[in-house]
Amino acid sequence: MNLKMLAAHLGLSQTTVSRALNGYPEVSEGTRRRVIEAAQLLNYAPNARAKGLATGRAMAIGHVIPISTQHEMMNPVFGDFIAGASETYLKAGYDMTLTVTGDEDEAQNYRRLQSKGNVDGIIVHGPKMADGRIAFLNGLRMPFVVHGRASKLDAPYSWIDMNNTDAFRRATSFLLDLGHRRIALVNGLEFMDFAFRRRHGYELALAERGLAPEPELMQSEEMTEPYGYRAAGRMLALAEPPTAILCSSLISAIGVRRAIHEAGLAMGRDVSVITHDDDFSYLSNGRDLPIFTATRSSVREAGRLAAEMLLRRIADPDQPPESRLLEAQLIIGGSTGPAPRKP
Amino acid sequence: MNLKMLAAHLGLSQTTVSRALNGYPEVSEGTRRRVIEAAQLLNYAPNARAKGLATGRAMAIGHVIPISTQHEMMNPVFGDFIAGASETYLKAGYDMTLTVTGDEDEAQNYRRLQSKGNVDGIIVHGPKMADGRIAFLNGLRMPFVVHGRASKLDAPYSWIDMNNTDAFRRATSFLLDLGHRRIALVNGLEFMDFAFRRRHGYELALAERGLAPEPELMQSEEMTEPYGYRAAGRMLALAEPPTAILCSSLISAIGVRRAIHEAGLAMGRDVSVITHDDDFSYLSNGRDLPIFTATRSSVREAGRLAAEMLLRRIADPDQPPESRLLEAQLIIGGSTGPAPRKP
DNA sequence: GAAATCATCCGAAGCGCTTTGGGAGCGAGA
DNA sequence: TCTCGCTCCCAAAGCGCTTCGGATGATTTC
Repeated sequence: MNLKMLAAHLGLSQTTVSRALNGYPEVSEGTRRRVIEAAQLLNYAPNARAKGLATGRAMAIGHVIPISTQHEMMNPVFGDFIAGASETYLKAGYDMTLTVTGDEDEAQNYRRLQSKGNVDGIIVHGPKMADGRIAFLNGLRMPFVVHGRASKLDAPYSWIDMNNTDAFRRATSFLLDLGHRRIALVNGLEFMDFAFRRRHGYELALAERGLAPEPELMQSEEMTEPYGYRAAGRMLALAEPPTAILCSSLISAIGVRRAIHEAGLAMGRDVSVITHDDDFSYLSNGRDLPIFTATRSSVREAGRLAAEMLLRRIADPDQPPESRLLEAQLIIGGSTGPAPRKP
Repeated sequence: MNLKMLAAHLGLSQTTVSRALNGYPEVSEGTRRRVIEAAQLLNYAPNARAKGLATGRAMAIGHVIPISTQHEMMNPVFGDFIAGASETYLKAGYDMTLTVTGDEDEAQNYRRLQSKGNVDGIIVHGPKMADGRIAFLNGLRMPFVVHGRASKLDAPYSWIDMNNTDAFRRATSFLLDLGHRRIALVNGLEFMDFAFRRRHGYELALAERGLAPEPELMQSEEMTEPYGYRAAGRMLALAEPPTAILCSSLISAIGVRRAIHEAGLAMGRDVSVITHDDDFSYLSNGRDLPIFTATRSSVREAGRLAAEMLLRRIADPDQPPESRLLEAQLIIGGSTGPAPRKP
């Protein structure tokens, strides 16, 4: 069923039918009703490709997800972020296309994405500190929004980010206030911008109290459960083990907890733990009584907001770049307590 | 940069350029090389919409992800499944479009997806026991593959599934062999087909030993960590608590472990736990020494295979439906042991 | 009562590509 | 010399839609 057939069926021209369906004024109300009814009855929906060709708009957003060979894993963040974004797209009538790329010839990939012409805008995931994609996309004539930032870049661009630095600064300060002095950091990969900023916040807070960061208390890896377990295990076996651990993801925090238990210690008494919590739907940290003390910020919400921002940019591409910094909540759970006295 | 411009630039007709780029034989090797070089130099990539319009093929696959209002969560399975599928798409040059839908007017949604014409095939996620979508899609002229099955349907269709029944039957038998008699089931939502089958496998194994399932030992909910915690906590508080727990997901198993610890018991000694393990990249159950005894089957691999199957169906739509049943491995970890003697 | 206005509708071009149906040019066989 | 068969290329139609530029009556306006 296409426009031509529908028009023939109604004894009208394609022009009129098209206009009736798209709400143009130069068609009588009676005709419009008749057309809309027939379209519904015959289950007509315009061919998106043809429509795109004719209008120049694809009504679709591209999400480019880098899966590098170095860390070949599907970041669980994407799932919730995309769920949030798609809420926005659904309302606005946009589709979403996912491109999973290796990180070879990224430039090529994006250029291709543009000239293929099946997206109107792009959301960039997982920016590195010096992310080449951003400068490159700025060159292209394609609206985009970055989820996160690239610290080493000056060029303006649109982004939405959580205040990683401040979240981890506050969390560290909180532990310091509780008397902890040996505070470990179980971080994500630090060429990723968010992880770099978290480390920065952690070091800021230490510096504010005149403490220097100790290399043996800082780890940086892909944030899996086994990583949290190994990292915590290793640190707890040190001559001077940490009394508190700051963790970059709920998933590795679960590993940390496992290591603490296995060492015969109690979390929240012998060792305090604060984790960042992306508020995943399936891995809730507990609503009313959180298991972990955590810096919480909903990535789903970020997805929603990023999508909205991108749609605004598409509607009006000449506006100056927009940005939005979300603050994390510091939520007190059962995993923190005062530093244990020296034996 | 489009075909016309490229052709003009080369002093050739659009026809010849198009043929050169698409590998048709009726163009000399010299010309072909010249065309390809120019295309690369000028960064030409054919407009996907126009190409789609002309060929009738969209070179894209649609994944429809139901987010119902009842259980509004992004199943973590999707992430890894999609990562697997996109490996296949990448090789074959296909794009992937994601549609997140509520579960109202699904029929409408699929019909729309078809007539919009921007996908060549569909992967159906999360089938329910009596899933209306399948019968409906069979009516449409659109190839599709289901990840999972719909037990209550007779109509033939293509699917790929893990052998849920047998995995849980074997896991239960294994626990019975260890002497456990009170075995609990912490299952997913049982209107979902996979959960229904798992329960069935569990009951089969019990029946083989002449045991009847006990309602107080069976729970069914969305598989979150807090759910596992609550369910296990409740059961361990029973007058006759279970000595073993069978769990439908690694994430809720983590909650189960938390409840066990909190009850002052040791997992693997006081209470045995077996979980299903989808082999997520970020939540590994441990490669060499698994934490949990588990029935393992990689959902990423399932994604890869599902995509391959769908591409085959698209290439040759008149083949009879294809199906593939993956067996889970039963992997022995540290969470199981012989049933404790009655005190 | 003629001209101007308005409300509705239509024809046809064009979006960027593929593909059908030829058409030169050229060496080879009769 | 003529025809046949190749090789290499081209013009133009068509995919399904939007949209520009009219066309046709009916209705006002002066």
